[in-house]
Amino acid sequence: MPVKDRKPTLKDVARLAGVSYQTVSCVVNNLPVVKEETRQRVLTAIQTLNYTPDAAARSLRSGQTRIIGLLIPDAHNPHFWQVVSGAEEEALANGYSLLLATASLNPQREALAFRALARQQLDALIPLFTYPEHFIDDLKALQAQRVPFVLSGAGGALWGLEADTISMQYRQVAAELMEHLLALGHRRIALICGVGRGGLGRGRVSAYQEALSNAGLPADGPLLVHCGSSLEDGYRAALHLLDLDPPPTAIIGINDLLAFGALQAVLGRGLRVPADVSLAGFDDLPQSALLSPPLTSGRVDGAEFGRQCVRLVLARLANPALPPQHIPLPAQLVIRASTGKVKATDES
Amino acid sequence: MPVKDRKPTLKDVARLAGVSYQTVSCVVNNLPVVKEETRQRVLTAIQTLNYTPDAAARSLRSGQTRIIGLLIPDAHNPHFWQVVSGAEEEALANGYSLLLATASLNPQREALAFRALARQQLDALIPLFTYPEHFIDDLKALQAQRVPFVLSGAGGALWGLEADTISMQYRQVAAELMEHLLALGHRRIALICGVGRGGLGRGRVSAYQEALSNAGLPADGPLLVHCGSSLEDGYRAALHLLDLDPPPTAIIGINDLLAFGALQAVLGRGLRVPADVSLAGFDDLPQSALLSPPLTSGRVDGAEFGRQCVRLVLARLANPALPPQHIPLPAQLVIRASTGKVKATDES
DNA sequence: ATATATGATGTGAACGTTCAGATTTCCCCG
DNA sequence: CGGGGAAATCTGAACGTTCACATCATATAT
Repeated sequence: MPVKDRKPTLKDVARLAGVSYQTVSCVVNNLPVVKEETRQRVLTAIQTLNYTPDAAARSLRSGQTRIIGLLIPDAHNPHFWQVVSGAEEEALANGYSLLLATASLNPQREALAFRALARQQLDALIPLFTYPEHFIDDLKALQAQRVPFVLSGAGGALWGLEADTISMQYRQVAAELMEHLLALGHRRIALICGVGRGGLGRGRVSAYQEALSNAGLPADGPLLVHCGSSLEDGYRAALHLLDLDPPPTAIIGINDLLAFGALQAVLGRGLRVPADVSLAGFDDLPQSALLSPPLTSGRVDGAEFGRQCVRLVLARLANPALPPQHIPLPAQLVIRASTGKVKATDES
Repeated sequence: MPVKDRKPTLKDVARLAGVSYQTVSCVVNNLPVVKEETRQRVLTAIQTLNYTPDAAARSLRSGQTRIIGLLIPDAHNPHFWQVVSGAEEEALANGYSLLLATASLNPQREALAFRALARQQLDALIPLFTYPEHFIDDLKALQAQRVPFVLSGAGGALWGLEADTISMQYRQVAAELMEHLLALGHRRIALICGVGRGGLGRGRVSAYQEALSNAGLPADGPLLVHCGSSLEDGYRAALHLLDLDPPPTAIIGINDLLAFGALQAVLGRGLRVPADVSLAGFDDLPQSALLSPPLTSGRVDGAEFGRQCVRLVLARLANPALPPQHIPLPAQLVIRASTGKVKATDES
């Protein structure tokens, strides 16, 4: 088998098939203008030369790359991998590929990763920002270049960007969770917040604080702790909380990963869940249902989120004149055994 | 701020700066031939027009895209996300981006995802195949087109492909793990294998079977179960194993995710770990150390694996004449509390 | 038999960039 | 004051495709 030295081009195929190279182009893009007989001839020529279209030339000419950029905030959190996974699935199904970047919840890194994406030729961009406010100018530049993008969270319109948006209803489900915990008699409810101080977890945090205020409880005490985004961070944050005097009777992780770390910390201290401490999270990761005890969580379907993001940009690609869309992705409180009545000694 | 209708090009910048567009090109690629004064003039012109080079045109001309393709076998397993994460980090640090595809352990899907990657213009490709033998022709085609790729596992040379390879030393650590379990008195050791029947987990499986044979134990009994790749699959497989008569005294998950599912199953049955059943996995995910009990695991650093893959292709990109490299990535048995002596009633 | 429509293929230019080489500009020195 | 040489800039062509359009053959109708 002779190893070609250079990548074969349309012209090589054309020469072999005895047609002009534009005819080959028609065959490749199967426009129905080519006679069946020549089509076959071209096709076999393509086979024997092992021809593949040059994507760079193609996208230079057509302006399309069939690549969608996706920026995720945090590589530690399985939730975002679900998002990626769903997005990738939907993209692949439509003949697109995903260019991935991760921001690690760090503003500098986020900027770096975003620009790495933006400098590629992308058909669309899905930037799941932690700090969207840093990127308004970049987004305007994208808009000027007619690159569709989806913003998550309510954002978008706020900054004068007419953009498609998608949001997970975390705020509502956070309110429900607080209601649930308050109804169980909890008064010292901690929140472990490990998603940076940007827009990412803001809905959940403010729902938490509002619920406390409405119940006449302090909303800015030591029970709201900030930490990193990994499991270990959640673990350490929970240990810290348990050392408080008095310790919280319920601990919420701002996502299941942190709640999971907190669970290990609580169990590691020899405390029982939920008898001594109630525990809850958000995202409802697959493993959350299988923990002992199974974790109460505010579920949002990450994969569905990813799929919807891709659908949104594909729809806009198909019809740029569409009015800005907003997709609210439902969240749902899944109550499991990790939350229970507050201990008798703690009541009233 | 006037919104330009078309993306500005080199020529637009040149016109504004009063130079030829090739001079602008020199400035953009900062070749040191341009006089400082004109350089500044061009630079401000770039700023005011908000010029960004067209990546497609660039790569058509230069043959480079600064994109590396990465195919991972399974989106369910956090281990591979660590790989992605490490690869992305290393790529970003070198000015490259990652094009991601996931195969879901399914041969058809793997082929689909691979071809989606391969049809893009990539500087290099890192296909973590489950079924490498299906892709020999594709890889040869890549090789003919001078696209570097890394194969994982010993493979490569076997199929006449002179390629860089990288392997995780799972086989050795699996042997160590078996030795450990046998030394603890276990004789009915189960393996939950949920990574397809391709090359992926082969080293671990055969180490398992060899160790059993060498110990005079049956290697092909009902204790080797195949299942899907998710946590739930591991959970169900473990339940099935516990229903056997007699049940195994030790259960190995071929990765920590499955072992984790198995742990939930064992605990859910009211059994104690390791008093009733010992449990172990591979990969040593971050959470494995925090489980109760902490999980014995054959550690391989996924992020490091990803980084090394990228380094390998970048090295080849820099010097295509390099002889084929092989990187063996060390694995290490981390013994934790989930494995212990077999129950007295089960001994001898 | 000639005009007219239709189907099939060929022509030329353009997309935005880079690269090799030609040309201009400028400065210094004989 | 003019020639030499380096530094700076420009010229032209190419990369592999697609698009709008021109051309050519074939078949149908008059």
